[in-house]
Order: sequence, then C-alpha cells, then structure tokens
Amino acid sequence: MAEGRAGQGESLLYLTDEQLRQGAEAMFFAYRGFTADPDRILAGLSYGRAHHRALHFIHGAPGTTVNNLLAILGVTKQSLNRVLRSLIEDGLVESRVGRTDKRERHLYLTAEGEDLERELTDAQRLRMRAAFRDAGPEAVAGFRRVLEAMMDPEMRHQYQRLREGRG
Amino acid sequence: MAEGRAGQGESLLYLTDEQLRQGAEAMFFAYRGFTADPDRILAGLSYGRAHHRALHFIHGAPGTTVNNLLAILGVTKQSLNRVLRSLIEDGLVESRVGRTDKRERHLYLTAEGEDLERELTDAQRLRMRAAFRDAGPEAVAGFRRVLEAMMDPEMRHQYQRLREGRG
DNA sequence: CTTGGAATGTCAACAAGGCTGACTTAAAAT
DNA sequence: ATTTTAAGTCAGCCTTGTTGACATTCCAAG
Repeated sequence: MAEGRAGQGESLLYLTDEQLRQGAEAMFFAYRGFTADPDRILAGLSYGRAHHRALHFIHGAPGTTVNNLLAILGVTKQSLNRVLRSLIEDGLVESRVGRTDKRERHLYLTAEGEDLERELTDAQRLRMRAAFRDAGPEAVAGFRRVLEAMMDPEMRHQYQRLREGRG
Repeated sequence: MAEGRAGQGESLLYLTDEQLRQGAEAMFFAYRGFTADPDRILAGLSYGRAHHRALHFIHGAPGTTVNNLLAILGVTKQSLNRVLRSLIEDGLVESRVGRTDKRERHLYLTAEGEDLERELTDAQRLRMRAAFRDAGPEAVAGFRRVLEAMMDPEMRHQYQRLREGRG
C-alpha cells in the first residue's frame, strides 16, 4: 500500500514501506549491539540491564528522587525498587531521606557505584564512538534528529530536560 | 563512511563524552517509542514483543526455517519454541515439513497471521513514517548509517542479507 | 488541632520471556 | 552403521516487568 506519492520527481523514497521496514530492522539489530557490551559485563555480576539504567541516570542526576527516576525509566515503582534495593544493599547507591520532605529518598552513587557505572558506560561508549566516527558528523546529526522524532512526546521532554540540565 | 577527518579545527565535537552520552540516551528513549505502539496492541492479546518479532521476520522471509529464525532473533531455540508453539496453536503460523530435507520446518504466516502482522507493523510504521518525514531524507540516511555501524558485525550481515533478499 | 486524602516508598506474589541442561526423534551425511 | 544435524520437549532458573496491599509522611480542609 502507500508507496504512493513516491513519484514527485525526486524522492520521498525514504518513506516507502520497504524503507520503513528496513528502518525498523535497523533499530532492532542496532539496539542489540548497543546493549551487548554492558550486558556482557553485567552477566558476570548478579545485575542486569535494569541496574545499568539506574546507575546511568543516577550518575547523570545525583540527588534525584525515586519518583523522578520512575518517570525517566518508565517502569513501575515496585519494579525499580527491587533493582534499587540490591544496589543499595551492595553499597553502590546511597539513599538519603529528604530534609525538607521526609517522604522522598534522594539517590547518589557511592565511589564503588561510580566505578561500575564508568566501566559499563565505557564499554558502551567505545562502540558508539566507533559508530559515530565511521558514520561522520552529518550522519550523527541525522541519527539524533530521527531518534528524537521517534520518541513519545513526554519522553522527548525528559530527554531534552536532561540535555539542558548538563549543558 | 569517510567524511571522517572532519578536521582538527572544525569538529570532532560529536565525539565528546557528553555527545556520546546523549546518543545513548536518545537510543534508550527512542527504542521505547519504537516499541510502544505494537506493545499496546499486544497487551490486549496474550502475546508479547517476542511474538511480534517472530511474525515480522516470518512475514519478511516466508518459508524460513526455525534455525534461520534463531540466528536472526538471537535467542535460544527453547525460547523461540515457546513463542512459536503458541502462534502455531492459535493458527497464526503454519509449520510445514521440508520437502528436500524433512528435518527442517518451514514457517509461513496464515491469513490470520498476516492480519496481525500488518496491524502491528502499521502501528509501528505510522510513527516511523512521521519521524522520517519530520527529520527529512538527509537525516534518515544518517540515521541508517549510524545504526548500521552500531550493529555487531554478524548482525550487520544478517541485516544486509535481508535487505538484499528483498531488493 | 485533627483528620482524611495524596504522595512516596516497601513487601509479596505473579507472568513473560530470556537462559542452561538433558533428552528424544527423525533425517542426513559420512 | 555410525555420527551429526534439525527440531522439539521438559524442567528449572533468573531478570524484570506487572498488580495489589500496606506503611509512612505531608498537607490542607474542616
């Protein structure tokens, strides 16, 4: 179906069903690569991808609350809690009761937590750096533009807030 | 590729740790958007993302064998089998014994299977089409170049074989 | 004040979908 | 005839999602 419109002369060729199909497959295979390196490291420890995500975002926004993290990660609080609990028990994350609102817990990485975060992120960054270098700056800009357009609006705001929060 | 070299003065700015961090976060948020629409549909039925993947690749390569599918999906046969069994029982997938090699099972979607595949894919495509249109053809080309560079080499071959197999 | 509702976080139990290991059956290859 | 390969099954484990029930804390309305 669709396919339509391709005419026009020059090209909405990147909007054909086949192109969209290829885009979907590219997302699927690339995401596997994207998570492969940290997953390999985590397999040894008794942690999974969820722990990596928590470490990543706590590192990026120290002192964030559980609720905040919930919104970013998009999981239920019960699901996050399990992950957080093991990280806290193992001394990778510190949870401090809020001083103004004692219901809140503010989250920080310990030195040990920072170490693991760096190890995981370095593995991931190595691959991403190579991909970015191979593809070149123009491609990277396009990559980001498409990904941003693909997010749910709410997630796009989260993403942009994080960017701005770090300059 | 190439492009590289962007030059000393000019900008390897897209390779700074902060840029790579943003790239990682973009992947995370975008992948959530990417899977959100089909997930919503599947939630109602008693299927999950794994079923969608199976339907997608059987649709794209009718008659593929179980082993083939295993390689593409990158899961164990036990894991795939659970999914495949329910799809076969429910009449969405047909499994035919190979004529030249009777050990093999060749997989096809039934009419009903095609229907669900199309429903899921349409939902996903709608979002992707909008993202591609917003970002423009240049960006889409870059998007694909970066994703391809991010895949494991083995997966990149799978991806390219699929592309070629469909022109 | 006090009290009731909302926000925050915790505990328990369940399901999906990965995984490994052991084993069977049938067909093909040697 | 023996070994290897393709597929499938059974059992059991782990991670990471889910709901539901509950405790604590805060805050605002009465």
